[in-house]
Amino acid sequence: MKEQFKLDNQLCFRLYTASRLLTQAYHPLLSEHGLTYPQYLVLMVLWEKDAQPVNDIAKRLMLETNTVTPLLKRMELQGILTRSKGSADARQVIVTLTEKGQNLQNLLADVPMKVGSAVICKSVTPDTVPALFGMLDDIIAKLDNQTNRHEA
Amino acid sequence: MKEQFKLDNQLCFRLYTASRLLTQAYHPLLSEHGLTYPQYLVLMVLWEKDAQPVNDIAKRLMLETNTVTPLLKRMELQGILTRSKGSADARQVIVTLTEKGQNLQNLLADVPMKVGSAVICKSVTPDTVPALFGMLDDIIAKLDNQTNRHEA
DNA sequence: TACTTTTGTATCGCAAACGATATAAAACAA
DNA sequence: TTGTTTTATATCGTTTGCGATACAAAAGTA
Repeated sequence: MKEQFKLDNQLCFRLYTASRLLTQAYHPLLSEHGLTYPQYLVLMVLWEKDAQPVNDIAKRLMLETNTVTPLLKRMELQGILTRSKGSADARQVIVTLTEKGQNLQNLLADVPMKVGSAVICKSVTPDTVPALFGMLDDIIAKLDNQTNRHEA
Repeated sequence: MKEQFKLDNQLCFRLYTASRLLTQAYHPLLSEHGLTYPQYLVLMVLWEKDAQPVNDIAKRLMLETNTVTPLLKRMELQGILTRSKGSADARQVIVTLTEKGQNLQNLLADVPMKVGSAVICKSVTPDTVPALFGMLDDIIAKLDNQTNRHEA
């Protein structure tokens, strides 16, 4: 067996697993409100800045529009947001939170702390998180530059 | 906007994005051989130890069997592995690599290095990788213990 | 032995992801 | 203005990922 194929030497497998397990930790907290984790991400984007075109949301999340479009449609069906043709550019679809979408910010207020406390462990503490964030951000930036799909 | 909802403060979003982008980096190298990234993970598990029951593969990858079963079926259709009833325990399905599955290890020999070099960046170097691995492993262990689905 | 519980896999349904492609509107060029 | 290219979004098909559930074989129990 070649050393480089050992699962324990794989960064990608670790990221993949950590991402899945952490997303699963959100599940009970979000499904209570009929939400999935990617939908929660969309909410965070719109809470930061409401009334954005589909493309801006996709770029912020580094996703393709063909992933985001159906996701937004499902959220529209749930009455969380509205999708309306842009007035300046008729190609754009502007996504705007409804009252319900705004209110979810209050209903979900304790989610970040609950999940956060579930991740604190020996090597991951308020002290070391900045270093971890830095490494992940560097990896993301490096990989994103190589494909260049999410430039401003 | 509540500070804890800012996308830039989210660990999960970083893991999710880094995982997706790194997996995308594998894509051209794997699709050349008709493989996906999760299928590549299964191969690494079987290269380490051939002829394993479905459950052991799933546990090693920290996935559920309902994810792994269809994945294995697709790989069987491609002639990469075989699925056969266990002799000791008739409930088990033993997964074994074919000649083709074995040979893929040689055909994919340069994949880890190619992807590895795509990730090296300022804060992620051979020096800092162990620290990163340690943090991710701790997170994974912490989250896994809380749900306890992948115990030996 | 007969009954119950546990275990190993699988089926079903739904929500992502994403490559490939389509379509209409806008921008640009001739 | 007419024709071409680019841009914003959407549709389609395939593979994951997972909750809920089903089912048969094995293990445990009375």
